[in-house]
Amino acid sequence: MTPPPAEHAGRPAGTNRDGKITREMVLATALELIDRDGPDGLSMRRLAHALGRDPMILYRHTPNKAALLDGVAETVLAQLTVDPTARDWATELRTIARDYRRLALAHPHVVPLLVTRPLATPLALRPQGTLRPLEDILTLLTRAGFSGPDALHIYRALFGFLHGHVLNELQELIDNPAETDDLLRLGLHRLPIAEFPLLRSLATALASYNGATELERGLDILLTGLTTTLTPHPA
Amino acid sequence: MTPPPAEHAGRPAGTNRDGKITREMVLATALELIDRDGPDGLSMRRLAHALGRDPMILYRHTPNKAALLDGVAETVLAQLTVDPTARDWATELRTIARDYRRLALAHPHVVPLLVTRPLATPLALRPQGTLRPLEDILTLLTRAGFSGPDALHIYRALFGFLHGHVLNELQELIDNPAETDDLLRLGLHRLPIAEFPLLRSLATALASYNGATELERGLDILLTGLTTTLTPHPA
DNA sequence: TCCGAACGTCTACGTTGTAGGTCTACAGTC
DNA sequence: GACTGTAGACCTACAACGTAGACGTTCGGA
Repeated sequence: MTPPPAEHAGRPAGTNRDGKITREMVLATALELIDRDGPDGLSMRRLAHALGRDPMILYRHTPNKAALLDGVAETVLAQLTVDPTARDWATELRTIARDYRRLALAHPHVVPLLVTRPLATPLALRPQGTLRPLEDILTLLTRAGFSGPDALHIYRALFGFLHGHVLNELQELIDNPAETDDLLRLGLHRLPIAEFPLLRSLATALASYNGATELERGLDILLTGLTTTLTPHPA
Repeated sequence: MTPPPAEHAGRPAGTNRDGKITREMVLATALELIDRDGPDGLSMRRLAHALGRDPMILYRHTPNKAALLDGVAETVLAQLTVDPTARDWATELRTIARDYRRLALAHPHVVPLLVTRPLATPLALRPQGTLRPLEDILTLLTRAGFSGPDALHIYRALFGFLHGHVLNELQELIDNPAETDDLLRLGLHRLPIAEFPLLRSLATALASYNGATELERGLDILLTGLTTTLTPHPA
């Protein structure tokens, strides 16, 4: 993901030798652990063990565990690249949305961090990698002729929707045992029929959830809604 | 939520005396602790202490801590009542959205649980209090003439949007020190101007976030988008 | 050559979730 | 009344956790 330090061979022998730990390495293996075992599977001790080091070195690269989690969320989010010079803002937003969804599916266990970690940190104190996409989207939209506040509004609407969608989609992914009967597969048979008739009857509809098309449908709604509500006034 | 044992006065003296603990009491004080200290402020020991009991009694009412958190999320979500017989489905959805927002603002520390706990549990194994609003909304929409899958789609769109919006709004609420200068208040002065010009220039716009109107605007977009995309065919 | 900083390691403390055992009080059966 | 099963409450104990503090080593720059 993030490139390793450019040169590693021509070092003054001793620095950055095999035993040297970098922040990138820490974050990368932390991400691996979370991807494999979920957020609760990550402990400082386990992470250190995975690195083959003493647990305490970690605190040379992060003030505490919370900051480390922020770092992981940041490295994932930093993979979201925005082209602020795109000609058509709407299709660029679509691309961003698809990329975001792709990232979320690639790291489902990180999604809780992505959506909740910001709650713990005021906006401007967040790592700059997290703010990069925001700034880029703002330039994209102002270049397209939107006012600053409108651009902000669009950004909020987009990411609000994206967060919601991704959370939705991951819920559906939780259970995919190869069970044939939808009712059984979803465990809906547990529900009393008298109280949850519709939910039970919609088993197949629930089981055949398609995140990609759901995303596109949502984007259709959102973008048409946005274009009818707000109009860019050309520069 | 689940009714307490019907009679409590005419007991054979000794049962259910002052010292008796119910699941509702556990969940209620757990909610209090979370509201006050955040999710990390809740430990089994602290909760027991708040109840004036031994920590281990808690395991008479919940299999483990995760289930207890689910219970807290459930009690909050169960306060969301839906009227499946409402005449106008769109305005009913609006009401639901406003109620949800109100709940979220009343218990901001529970919101992370509300949006992420479902990820840990397959849909049908979730407590029925959580599924009640879903079923009710489905009946509301099918009564309005929507097909089952369309109703499901609308439900997903609504709650996806709601989750996203609430997360957005809570982010803005994090920091409200009584600082006069917006730039300073948001800590944006920390950002290099060259790299984040727009973000810095939008300080006042960022500072004057209004969740209620933002919600209404989002609902406008969503509902108009939904009505143009899907049409109920009358029963 | 010396110094300060960074890096790595070790030990230790208080807290966490919860398994296991024990002791008590009561309900139901003879 | 005696016996038994069952549920509740309490205690102890354990492994794992995050991280403070101290100590040694290594290294770039003065």
